[in-house]
Amino acid sequence: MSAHRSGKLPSRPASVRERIDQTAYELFSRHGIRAVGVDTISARSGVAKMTLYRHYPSKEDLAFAFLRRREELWTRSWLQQEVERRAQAPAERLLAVFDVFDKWFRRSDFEGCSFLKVLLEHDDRGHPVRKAAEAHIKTIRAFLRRLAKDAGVRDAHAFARQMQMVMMGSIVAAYAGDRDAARRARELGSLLLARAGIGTGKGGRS
Amino acid sequence: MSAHRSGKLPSRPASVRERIDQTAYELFSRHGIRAVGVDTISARSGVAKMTLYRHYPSKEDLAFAFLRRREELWTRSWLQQEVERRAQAPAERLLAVFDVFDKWFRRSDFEGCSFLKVLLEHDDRGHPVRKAAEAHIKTIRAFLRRLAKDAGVRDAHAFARQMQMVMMGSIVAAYAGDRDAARRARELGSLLLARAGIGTGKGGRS
DNA sequence: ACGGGTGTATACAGGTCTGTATAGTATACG
DNA sequence: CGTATACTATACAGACCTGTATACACCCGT
Repeated sequence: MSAHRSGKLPSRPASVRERIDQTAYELFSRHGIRAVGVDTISARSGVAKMTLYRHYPSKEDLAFAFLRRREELWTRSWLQQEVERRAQAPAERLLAVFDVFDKWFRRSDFEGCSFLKVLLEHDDRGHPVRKAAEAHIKTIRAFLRRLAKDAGVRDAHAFARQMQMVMMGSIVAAYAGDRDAARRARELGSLLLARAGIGTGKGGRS
Repeated sequence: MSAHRSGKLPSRPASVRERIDQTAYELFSRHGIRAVGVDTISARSGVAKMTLYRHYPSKEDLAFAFLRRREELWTRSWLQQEVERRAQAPAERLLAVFDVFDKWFRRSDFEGCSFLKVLLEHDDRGHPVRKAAEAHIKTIRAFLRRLAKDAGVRDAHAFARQMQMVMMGSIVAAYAGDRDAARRARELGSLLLARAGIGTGKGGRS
């Protein structure tokens, strides 16, 4: 509010704000929002609770910040970057999603998808945090729709919906213990592409 | 424990046990296990808390009973019955799953899948309640595998895994607001069947 | 008639949670 | 120096949670 805010230097030795955000991200993404208390975030970040509450007036605000960060780190910097790095052609990028997922699912610290966890842990359809999670899911779908359009898929909207359905299904399947969920999902993606008349040169069959 | 148990008369005016089970089922399936307190179940069922704790020594036991009931009412008496009622041929029964889901998703009181909710709300991989939920998911998969085998699918195991992946994806998609999730999922199911060389006479294309 | 099992009502112990109150420290800037 | 600002430390209010303790009522078989 004063003067020196939002300008340049990000405060070299990890600003208090950053420590809060990092810690909240780690704990929320691993255990969900409900399961993590503000005291825990305070303790683990080394930031006093009062300070924490000055930066985020309520736990809900902390949740919003977490979801924003998740979109930035997971959706944009990780999923999209990796997909675009692994393939050039849009159709192949759509399939590359599952190659990225495969590495993800096999990580020993695989903790599931935070957006799905947050979505499912709020049963109230109108809860702002749930709606925020839905919005982030929609952002991912927009990415898929873009790829589908570029690949020449006729009904990119429906395609993206089905693609995301397979993605979410694979995440849940992996969470339930199927280590090969991504490979199976890739086959489904191939079938979708084939039906749309898009060839990738590297189909889903063995 | 005494003598008159587990024999015949189900105690006409709804036994205490039944009132507990029914109430726990309603509340747990709608809001999840974590979100519902024992006091709430006691109040809503009209059964004193002490009585409740005599029937179920801990909330965890109540959770197990709930999951058992969910399998009985949802999986067996509803999903399987409906599927078998709607089609005769195994291949068509596999697709009928999504017709049943369609009606489910469009119910105004659609509350998502309890097995998935319980699965996702326990991050500890070894938690007994989570493992119970995983077991119930496996039961559903066994049903799918049976249908696939009867339909002549070569690798019924992999097929059932993919089928269930689509089912779970559609449930999450519906939960996230896609009213047409079941219709989209049905198309994916059709593609899977077609690839397996199984024709249904009523394909997934328009 | 009496004792045991079953259910009720209420209170409470001990824990967790969010959010606040209060007092003190440190640093930067006039 | 003096003062504002950021941060710390601790305590606490008030709510909710699981599980138990206690005292009471009812019914049923012997």
